[in-house]
Amino acid sequence: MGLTKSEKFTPQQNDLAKIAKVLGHPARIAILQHLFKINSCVCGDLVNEIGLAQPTISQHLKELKNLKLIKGNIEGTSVCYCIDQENWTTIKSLLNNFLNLDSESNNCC
Amino acid sequence: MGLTKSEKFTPQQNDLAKIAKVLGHPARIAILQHLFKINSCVCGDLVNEIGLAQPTISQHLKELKNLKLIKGNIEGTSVCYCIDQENWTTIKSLLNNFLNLDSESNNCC
DNA sequence: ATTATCCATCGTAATATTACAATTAAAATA
DNA sequence: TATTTTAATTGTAATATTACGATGGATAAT
Repeated sequence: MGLTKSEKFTPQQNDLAKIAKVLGHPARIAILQHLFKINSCVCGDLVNEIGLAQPTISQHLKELKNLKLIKGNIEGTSVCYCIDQENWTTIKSLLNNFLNLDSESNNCC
Repeated sequence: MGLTKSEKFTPQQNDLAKIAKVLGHPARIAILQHLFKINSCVCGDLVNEIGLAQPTISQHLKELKNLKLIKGNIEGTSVCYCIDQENWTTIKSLLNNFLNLDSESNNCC
């Protein structure tokens, strides 16, 4: 089927999964890491940086934009991308809340 | 194609993406949340808890086991699952390292 | 021994994802 | 205006994922 049964889960579970899914591709991790590293906008050189074809990068950027992890500004004929700080903070705390479910005890059978 | 070009990325990027990918399904989030909540082993009631068919749950459990997020012990005719605390800690810090790339500045164009 | 229970595996259908060539759109430049 | 540049979109092939019915293997219960 390939079709997730979202109606079986809470909005929080679906949201968390959606975030993790977008982070679940190395190209998208690489794009985010690059944006953090240069700590400003990147205009156009992502195709060279990552090494995938231009439509492929464009597709990955679209998914990152859909989740509002990044935002793009048109600069003449090129487009500049950067981290969407506000949304990144939100998404970061959602993920951290989940990761911190961690309990120190080890009651495994 | 559907085939990720892992050779274009660093092991760290591939590892991070692999972790995020496994977390990228609400059923697997729900399973982990349940295991954290009861803070011990769960034997068999995951199918009722989650509401997907038994082979589907089994398949999700397998992916969580592959990543060593959980471990299972055979108890007679049933199998008990719990969080693999040691590996969870490792994976948690990998994710946190990535999330903490966060820079406070906002140099977007 | 037979039956019941629990769960993994197999097989498979439906859908999603990844990647890229070709094309298009929009703005800059000649 | 014609050309160039940059990036989104379209179309499509290959592969992956999700879900579940059917089956099988192991142990428990009768």
